Amino acid sequence: MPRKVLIVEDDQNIAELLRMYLEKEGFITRMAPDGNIALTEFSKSQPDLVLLDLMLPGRDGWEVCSEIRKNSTVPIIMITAKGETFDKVQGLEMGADDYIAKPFEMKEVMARIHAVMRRYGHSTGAARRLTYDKLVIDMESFELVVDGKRTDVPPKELELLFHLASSPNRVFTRNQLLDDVWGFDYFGDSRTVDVHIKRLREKLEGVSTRWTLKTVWGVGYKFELGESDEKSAI
Amino acid sequence: MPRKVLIVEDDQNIAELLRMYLEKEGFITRMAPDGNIALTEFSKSQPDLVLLDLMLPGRDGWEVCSEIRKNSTVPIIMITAKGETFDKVQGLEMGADDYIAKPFEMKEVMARIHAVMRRYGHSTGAARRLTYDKLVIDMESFELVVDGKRTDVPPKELELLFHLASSPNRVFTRNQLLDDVWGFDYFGDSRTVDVHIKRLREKLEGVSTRWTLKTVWGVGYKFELGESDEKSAI
DNA sequence: CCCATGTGTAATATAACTGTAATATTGGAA
DNA sequence: TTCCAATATTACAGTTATATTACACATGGG
Repeated sequence: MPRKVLIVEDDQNIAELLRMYLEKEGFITRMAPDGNIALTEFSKSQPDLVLLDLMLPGRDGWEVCSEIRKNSTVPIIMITAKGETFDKVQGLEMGADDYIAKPFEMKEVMARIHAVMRRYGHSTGAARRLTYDKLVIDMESFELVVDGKRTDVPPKELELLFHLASSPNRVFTRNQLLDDVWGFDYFGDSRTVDVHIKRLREKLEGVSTRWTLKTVWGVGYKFELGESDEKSAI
Repeated sequence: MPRKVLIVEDDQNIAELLRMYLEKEGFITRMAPDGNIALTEFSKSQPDLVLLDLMLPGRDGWEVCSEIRKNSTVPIIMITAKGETFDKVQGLEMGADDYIAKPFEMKEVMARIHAVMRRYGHSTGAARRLTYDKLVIDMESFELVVDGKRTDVPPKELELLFHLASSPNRVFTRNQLLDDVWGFDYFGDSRTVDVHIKRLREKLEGVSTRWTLKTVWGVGYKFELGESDEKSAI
C-alpha cells in the first residue's frame, strides 16, 4: 500500500525536489507551502509522514508540529535551514521523530524516511537485497557477493547495479540512470554510465550464464535475466 | 507462557532430579544425555534456556555451547563436575551466562534459572553480551575479552563496538552511529566516529580473521563477520 | 590540586572513487 | 564493404572520503 507524505516547505525548488524523489520511491505526496495550508492539508489527506520545514511563512514549523501533535502520532521529520541550530531536545519534546539540516543529501533524506517508517512499523517495502544465480546485491551490508565471494564495490557502482537488477530486463537510458542513481540534480556526461558499466562487468564477467549486463544499442543498458530464472528479493 | 528448558546431562539421576524440579515450577523440559543429541534436540525444540553439563560423552559441553552460540542467543547455564574448576574467561568466551558447581542445591539451581531468565527476560531482553571468535563484548560487566585477555576499553569505544557488533554486517552511517551511541541530542563532528574506530582497531587488529571493523567507503562502518560464522549473542 | 585517562577537534597525510577526455572498437545501414 | 555513430576501453587527474596524528579540554580519583 502506498504511503502518503506531506511536504511542508515554502521553497518551491526544494519542495519540488523532495516531491520527485519521494514519488520515484513510490510515495504519494501532498504539498503545503505554509503553516496554515499544512494544517488544512494535514487533516484532509491524513498522511503517514510529515516532512516539515521549520522556517515557514504564517505559523512556523514548531507551531505546526505542536498542532499536529494535538491529535496525531504521525511521524514528523523536521528540516532546518542551513546554519540554523536545531535543538534536538526541543525537537523531541515537540514530538519530532528526526531532523535533517539543509543543505541535505537526498540519499540521507530517503534513508531517514525509511528509518522512521520502519520504526513505526509501516514497512516501506523496498527490498534491500537481491539474489540471483551466484549473485547477491545487499544494500544493507552494502556488499556484493559474487559466486560466493564477498566483493568490494564502490558505492556508485553498487547502486547502479542494484538499480538495474531491481527491474530485470527493463532497459534504462543513460539519462534515466543518471536521474535514478546519481539524482535529479546531477548534471554530467552520460558517458559516465558507460564507464561504470564497464567496471561492473569486470567484476561480474563469466560468473553466470543466467544473467548479464547487456547493452541495448542506441538505447541504454539492462540487467538481462534468463527466462526460467526468478528474482528473489528479501 | 510456559518456558522450555533443555537439560543436557548424562547422569540419569541428576537429569531426572532437574526435570522434576523444573516441571514443578511450570517449565517444559527436554532431555539430552549426550552432546550430539543435545544439538539435535536444541534445533528441534528451540528451548528458552539450556542447562549444560560440561562432562559429556560425545561432544563435550564446551563444544555444544559453542555450536549453540553459532546461531542462537539462548541463555546457557553450565554445570561443572564436583571439584572441577570453571574458567570464567573461557566461560565468557564460549557464551555461558552462568555456571553452577556440582553438587548443587536444587534451590540454588532454580534461583539461578530465574535470575537468568529475568535478566535476559524473553519479552524485553536485549542482548547484553556478544561473543564472536576470540572476542567477547560484555556490557554487563562492561568489559572486553580479546583473545582470552581482559582488555580495558573506554566506555564510548565499547559502546560503539557493541552497537556495531550487535548487527553484524550491517552498515551504519556516521550520523546513525552518533544518534545511536552518542545520543539523539548529541552535536558533534561525525569525524569523531573515525577516531574511535581507529582506537578500536588498534585493540582488535590481528586477533581474528573471522570478523573485522570494516570501512564502507562513502557510507560508513560495519562489523563484518565471516560468511560461515553466525552471530552469537546473549 | 595534580595526575592519568577519556574524549572531541583540527590539521595533515593517505587512499579510494569518479568523471572526463582521448582512443579503439563495434554495430548497423547504405 | 565502407562509413558513421554509438559504445568500449584506457588512462589520468581531480575530488572526495578516510586514516592518522597531535593536541586541548574535560573529568574524576588520589
